Amino acid sequence: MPALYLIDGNSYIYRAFYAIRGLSTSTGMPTNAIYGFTNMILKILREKTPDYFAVVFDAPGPTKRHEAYEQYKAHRPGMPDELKQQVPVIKEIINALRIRTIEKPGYEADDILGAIAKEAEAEGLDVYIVTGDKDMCQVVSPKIRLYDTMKEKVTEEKDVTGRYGVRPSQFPEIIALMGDASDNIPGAPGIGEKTAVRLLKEFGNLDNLLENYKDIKNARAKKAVSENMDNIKLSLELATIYLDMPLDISAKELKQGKPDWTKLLEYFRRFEFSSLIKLIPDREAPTIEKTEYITILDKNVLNETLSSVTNELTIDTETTSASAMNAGLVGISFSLEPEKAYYVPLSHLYPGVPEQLPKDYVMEQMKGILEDPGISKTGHNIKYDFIVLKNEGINLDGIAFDTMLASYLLNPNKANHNLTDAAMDYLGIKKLSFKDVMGKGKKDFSEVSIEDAANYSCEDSAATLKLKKYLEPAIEKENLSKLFHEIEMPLVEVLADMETAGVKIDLPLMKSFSGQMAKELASIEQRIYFLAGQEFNINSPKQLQEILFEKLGLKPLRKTKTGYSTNIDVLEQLAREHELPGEIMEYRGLAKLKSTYVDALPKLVNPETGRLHTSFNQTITATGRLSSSTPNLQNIPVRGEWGKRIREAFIAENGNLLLSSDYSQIELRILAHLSEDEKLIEIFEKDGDIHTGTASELFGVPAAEVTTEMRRSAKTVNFGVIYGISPYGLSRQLGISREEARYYIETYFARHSGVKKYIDTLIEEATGTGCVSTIFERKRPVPELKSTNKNIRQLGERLAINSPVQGSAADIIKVSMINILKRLEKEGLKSKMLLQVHDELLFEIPEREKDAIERLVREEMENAVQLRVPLKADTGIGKNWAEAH
DNA sequence: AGAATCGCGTAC
DNA sequence: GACGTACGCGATTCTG
Repeated sequence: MPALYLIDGNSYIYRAFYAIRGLSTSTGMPTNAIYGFTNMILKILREKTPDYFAVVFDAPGPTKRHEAYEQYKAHRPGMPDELKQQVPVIKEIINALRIRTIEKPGYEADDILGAIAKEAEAEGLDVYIVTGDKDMCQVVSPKIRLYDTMKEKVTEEKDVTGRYGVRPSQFPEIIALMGDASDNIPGAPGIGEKTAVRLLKEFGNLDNLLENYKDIKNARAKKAVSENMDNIKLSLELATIYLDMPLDISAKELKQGKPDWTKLLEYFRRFEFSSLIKLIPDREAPTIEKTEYITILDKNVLNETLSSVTNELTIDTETTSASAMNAGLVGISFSLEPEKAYYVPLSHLYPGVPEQLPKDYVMEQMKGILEDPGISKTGHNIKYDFIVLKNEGINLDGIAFDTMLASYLLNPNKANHNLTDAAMDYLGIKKLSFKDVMGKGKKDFSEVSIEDAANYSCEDSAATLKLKKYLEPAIEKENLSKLFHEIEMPLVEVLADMETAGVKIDLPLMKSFSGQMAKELASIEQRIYFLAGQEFNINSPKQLQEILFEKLGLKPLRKTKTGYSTNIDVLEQLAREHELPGEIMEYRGLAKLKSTYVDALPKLVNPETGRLHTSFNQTITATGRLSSSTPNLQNIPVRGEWGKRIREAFIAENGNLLLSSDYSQIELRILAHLSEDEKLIEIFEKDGDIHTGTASELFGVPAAEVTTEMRRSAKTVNFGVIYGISPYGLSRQLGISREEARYYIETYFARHSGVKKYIDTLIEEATGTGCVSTIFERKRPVPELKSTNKNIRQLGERLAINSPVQGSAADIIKVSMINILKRLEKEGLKSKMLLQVHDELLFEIPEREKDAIERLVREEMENAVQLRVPLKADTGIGKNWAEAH
């Protein structure tokens, strides 16, 4: 039997609005109701495939009920502005879904729903009224049901009788007696649902009850009915749904059409509903025209194509590994105009006929173009292609546009900037997936057929070119050009050079560490088993919990999602009660360093170069920092005995030294710059000790009398300020009471009114714009600020404080990296930049360049940008990283 | 069996 | 849940 789905539009708009909080686009337009509503409709379309479909809205203006009763729904607050602006969009989307919307002046949605439902029933349709409003119970019949999408619940006739004990049509009579606070329907005060139902059962129906009210046994109920006759009659009128309204539409006209997916895609992109974009049927999403993918297997075709290159090309390499330094080149694709791309297979294992051109020949032919700085190159994550080509003896030049970086600058909060997601999010293009192309059982890309590879690679190049055409104006429009062209793009080559250089590791030393650590661990392990009275897996927090809190009966101090916490803070407390926690801490510390560094790093040494090559990720962090992975060389231990030893294993090549240079207090200097706080500026201008200065203020003693302990607390406060301090966080960090922490914070802000004022203004502005930015105009949207959840909003405030500071520091060190590399090249120096650790740069330098480099690096770091306070860099030199740092 | 998640801990 | 940004280990739980 064909089914009609009728949506109670208003009811669902409100439900979506209140059920989903804090959803908005990166520019701050609220989209929660749009998202929730659209999602609900899509769900019905997907799961129920209705034959007939309509969404019904209340028309603006008064209705008969308002005429009958002035107070009707009078207490309801107007629609919130944030919701109001979403309503027209919702209607547009319904329209694009090819679903009819119905509203009729003078009638409420309920009346229209009821009337259409009855009409459809008469035509033999199964009707589902999609609503969360119980008032609609009264129209339920064998063919008419209610459906609540959020609770996945269908209400049939027997459910109504079961729940209320009366026929659906009598439902308004219950309301007439008990009233309805949500609609401001009065009823008879003192009569609730229980009494109403009992009375109706006793008297059969409301008319009979009102006529014979004198027979009501319960005195209280009798009084309530007799005194509220008029109210009850009025309430019945208000609660009854009028089924007899004139309909100028028949149910059969509500046939569900074929949704306009192209239009919906536009909406979903505009409102950043990436999860909904994925729901658009495959065939419906526009794909790239494949006919113009050309596989080059012929010298003449290659040369003709290359000679048609003018001043621009988009490039993509296919290789055997996701890690650039381990990747062998399998093929190259490039695109010169949209909808057209070329693939040159080079090292496919199963070449077929005709054979692929010899790699050496192709590289020789392409070298001139690839190394021509006058020909602009675009790529998606072009650092990768740069490194791969460099390892093939080609120095890619003219790198002009990286679409991955552009996507990142436009919204650094985005989870993923890979080509597949970017093509979908910005262009609505569904790309072939790498997984499908690779298929099962293939060792690497070289085993993919040339035909599949060509399709895949050409699609990548073509998509990248299209992305560039979309993203380039967007970067311009968002005022990100300078940051993009003068910092992020030039940084690509700097990072590529650092990754290719790699860092040398003392493998025998690491090996000996591993042995020593194993011995120490074994001995601690035995002590632990003895103290615990049994053997168990110390690395398992779960088993450890059982030992500590059940077997030994120690007091659990903190919970995690799944049980009791055994982290270091807890263990430190427990160590006062028992010997075991202290041993656990020792074991954990050692085991962590062994597994994460001492054992893991040697495995990642590149067999070709004998060095460790990290990947610097330029599009990961929300603030603009770099991140480092496989291995992460930005979290190599530095504290403690073993931390120091591990850094001793990072060494320089024979005849070379390591030079480390780090910014002194760069984030606090940036805070001084941004806030123009007089006291902070003064300290930095005099090159004073900032933590001692703060300690002197907080504890009210002269700087000379500040103790180590005072300075330590002051340091925590200083960092706390940058992180968006709270009494709770500070109290935990310092192990003091919240009152004490509050006092520190208040004192700090009293002495640093500039900082206080800066933070207040910043949060006010950020709440307005939904966005914060760095000194180089790097933006970070902070949608958390608009949340109605206080915790999330406070998180937003901390993000708003921290991001400009952390992000500006990232900008500054990026600038200095670019300038340093420029000078190294210009001055013909052999020294190499190896690592960046947020405020530190590590170089490997020939001994004789020692003094020149030390001066050069400090100069460039300190003069990367002019702030209101001086920047300071400290350098150190040694045979290993521990000595240099 | 492999993927995803959790708890924890390293860096700045 | 409660000061910011990351990455990655081992154990456990989920999923197909």
